[in-house]
Amino acid sequence: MPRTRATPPRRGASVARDSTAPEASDDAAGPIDTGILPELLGFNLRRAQISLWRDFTYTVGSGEVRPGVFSLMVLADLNPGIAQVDLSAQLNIDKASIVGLVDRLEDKGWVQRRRSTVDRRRQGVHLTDEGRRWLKQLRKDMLEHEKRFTRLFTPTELRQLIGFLRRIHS
Amino acid sequence: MPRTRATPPRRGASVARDSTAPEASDDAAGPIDTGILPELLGFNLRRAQISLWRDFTYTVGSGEVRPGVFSLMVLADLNPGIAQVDLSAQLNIDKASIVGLVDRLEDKGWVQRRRSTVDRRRQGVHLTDEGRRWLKQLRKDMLEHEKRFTRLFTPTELRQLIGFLRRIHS
DNA sequence: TATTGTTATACTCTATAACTATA
DNA sequence: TATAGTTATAGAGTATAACAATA
Repeated sequence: MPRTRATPPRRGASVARDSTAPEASDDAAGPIDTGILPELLGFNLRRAQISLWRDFTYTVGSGEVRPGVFSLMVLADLNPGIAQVDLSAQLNIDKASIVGLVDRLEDKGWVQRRRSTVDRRRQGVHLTDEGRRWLKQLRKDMLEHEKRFTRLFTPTELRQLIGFLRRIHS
Repeated sequence: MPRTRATPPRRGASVARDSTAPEASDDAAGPIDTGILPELLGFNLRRAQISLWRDFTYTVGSGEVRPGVFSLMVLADLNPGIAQVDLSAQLNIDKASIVGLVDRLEDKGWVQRRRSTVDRRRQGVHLTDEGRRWLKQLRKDMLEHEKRFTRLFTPTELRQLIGFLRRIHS
C-alpha cells in the first residue's frame, strides 16, 4: 500500500488564511535560518545515525543487508539456536518484529529455524553454511564501514564517544 | 499493507540441514554472547538514537509528533514560505518524502502551502496560527526531552559529544 | 497462568521513477 | 532543458492486539 492519507483536501484546503502571517514576502529567500536545531543533541544524534545508516546500507553486503539483520546474524552465529525472544531482548525490538526479520533471512537461506527438543515452544535460530559464508563477508564489509567513521577520531576520542553513547542507551 | 513476504516456505523450508552445525545442544542456553557488537560505533549510535527517538515520540506533542515533523515546523516558523525543496535539503531527505510530511501537517491544520507569486513553481510552507500555538508547546516538550538526556553529561562533555556527532554527519 | 512464536494490522520513514507545471 | 512539486509504488522498521502451542 502506498503512503496513507486521511483525506484529500490538500491544495485548496479549508484552512483559513492565516491572519498574522507576514504578507510582505511569501517566499523564504536567501540562506535558511536553522535556529536552535544544530545545537540539539537529538538533532545531531539523528543526523549522525542517518549518515552511518546510509553508508552501511550502500556498502555492507552489497546493499542486501541492514544493521539489524547483521546484528541478528552475529548473535545467531555466536549463540546457535538462540530463541527469537532472546533476539528480541538483545536487539531491543518487539518479538513480533523479529519474526519478520527471521522470515526474510530464512527465505534467503541464511538461517534456519529448528524446534527445540528441550522446550518445544522455542524455534531456535541457526545459521546455515551459506549464512556463515555470507557473515564472513559481511563482517569484512562491516569493519571497513566502521573504519570510515572511526578514523575521524583519535583512539581516546573514540573511547569517549562510545562511552557517551552507552550512557545514553543503557 | 502488512509486512510483505516473498514466499510461504517457512517452517519446513527446503534449506538442507546444516552439516557443520553443532548438534549437541540445539538451544542457546544461559547468557547470550554479544561478541563485538557492543564495541561498534554503529551499534552504540543506533541504540542511543533509538533511546532518544522513543522518549521523543512518547513525550513531545503527546505522541503526535516525530522529530522530523518538529524540525520541519521550526524551519517553517523561522523561514516563512520556505520551499519544500529547501526543507528537503535541510532535513536531508528526498523531496518526495517531504510532500507526505507536509500533507499530514496540512491535514492537521498546522501548516499551509501557498503558491509563490514570484516563482509559481514554488509552494511555500507557512505555519498557521494553530501551528504556531502547537509549536510553542512542542518547543517546551522538546526542551524537557533534551534535558532528560543532556543532564547525563557535564557541559564540557556535552560540547564534546555534539562536536563528535557533527564530525560524523558533516 | 506464563512464555514462545505467530499472524494480522497499521503507521512511519524513506527511496526511486515518472509525471506536470513552470522557469 | 532544468527546477519545484507531486503521485504511484515499494520496502524497511516497528508496534499493538489477539491467538495457538507449550510449559
